[in-house]
Amino acid sequence: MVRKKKQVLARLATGELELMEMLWRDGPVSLSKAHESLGQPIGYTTVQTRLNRLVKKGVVAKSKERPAQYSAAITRQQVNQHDLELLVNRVNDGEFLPLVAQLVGDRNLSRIEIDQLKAMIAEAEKKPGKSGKRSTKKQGGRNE
Amino acid sequence: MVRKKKQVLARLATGELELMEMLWRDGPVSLSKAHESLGQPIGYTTVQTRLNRLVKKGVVAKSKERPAQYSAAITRQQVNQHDLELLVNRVNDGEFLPLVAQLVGDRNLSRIEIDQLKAMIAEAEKKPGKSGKRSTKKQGGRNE
DNA sequence: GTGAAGTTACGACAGTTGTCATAAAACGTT
DNA sequence: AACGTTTTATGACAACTGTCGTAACTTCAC
Repeated sequence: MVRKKKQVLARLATGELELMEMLWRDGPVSLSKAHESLGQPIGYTTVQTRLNRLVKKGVVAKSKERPAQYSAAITRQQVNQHDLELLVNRVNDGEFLPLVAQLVGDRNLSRIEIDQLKAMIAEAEKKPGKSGKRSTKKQGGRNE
Repeated sequence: MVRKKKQVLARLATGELELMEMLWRDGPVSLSKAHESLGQPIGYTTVQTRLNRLVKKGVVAKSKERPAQYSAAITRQQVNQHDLELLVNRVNDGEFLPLVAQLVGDRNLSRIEIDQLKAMIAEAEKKPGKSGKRSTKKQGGRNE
């Protein structure tokens, strides 16, 4: 077989996330713009190299125009979902409640947040729901 | 001062997590045990090198006994919390509700899970609660 | 058309992580 | 003590990521 080239993403490194963050925040930007936005004491060509590598990875898009515009090719949501799935699957054996517990338990929620949480659950309650059985975890199925 | 050596952890790589997972699962193990447990077609000394690097990082402990026993020096919870915080802070500007929404929205919950979620919230409701609001993050008012 | 300024392409080097091969040590068994 | 097995210690090499320096290419204002 031809060995797929790592599918989509394989968990971006912290530094790469840093760039994605910048792109999500400041929309399409030229290299110089990106350099500024990052603010940090980092070399101009360093940003260039890093962005280009992300382009090669397919997570950042680079326009053809002259001062090329770089923009995120994946959304925050996708990254969240991906990372979260990884966390749930690798470190929690498919169980996600521990993660929610961690999130909820580690901070003092405001009335508003609690209400939103409740709303979320109420919403989930409406859905079909997988009655008793298990299988939330790894059900053979490879991809997704 | 002597510059702390990277504080504690800086987000373990996927492959490193793989080893931690094994240690959490199969308790303290000797190198050969570890090699077996991983099962994967991976060299013996590869496991050795990787484990030793984790020891140097301080996330794995190595006993003095003869067939040295390796064991996790940090808990699943710590890793979860750490990764989750990073996710919440870097990619979500401090907001954690989106993550919960993602988790809850992406799967069909069972009656039991929903009840546990409710219990969690009820529990959170009892806590002091930061009545007012703010301070959960830096609401500098980014977009999104 | 020229030259300065802005943009882009490359190549390099270092640190980290995955993967091993070798070799030295320590052990267990005759 | 000598040999085979198990455990350890090292050293290497490659891919990936962070960081740049140079050089070539474009664009713009004379």
